[in-house]
Amino acid sequence: MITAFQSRVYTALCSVPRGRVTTYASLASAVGCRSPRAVGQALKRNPLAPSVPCHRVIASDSSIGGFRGFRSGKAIAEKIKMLAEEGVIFRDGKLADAGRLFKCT
DNA sequence: GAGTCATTCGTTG
DNA sequence: CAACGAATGACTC
Repeated sequence: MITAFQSRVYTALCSVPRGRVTTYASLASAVGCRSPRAVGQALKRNPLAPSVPCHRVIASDSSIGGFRGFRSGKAIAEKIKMLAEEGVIFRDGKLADAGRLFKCT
């Protein structure tokens, strides 16, 4: 079930170029809500998982955040690996280059 | 500097 | 209708 809100989140997320990452706060702001939780939930329930680069979304603290409902574990390792392939390097579970952050305002 | 508490939006049961 | 969820921000210790 895809709602209008989710559509906005996916669109904003698609607006992020490869090799860049965005934060839940930025996405939330882009869709017009102040609760990154709603964004996280939309991504968690993402019906377009492979179509939506949900792995390009990280926490505002430059931390890896979560992936597929898991805030830690193998899923996170895979997320970091995927981002590394795109040029986004994570260090100790955090973004090594903050310059890769992309604000989709 | 690190840890904890309260806040907020949307979805699902 | 009520509870939960990929978080954030601010305050306190």
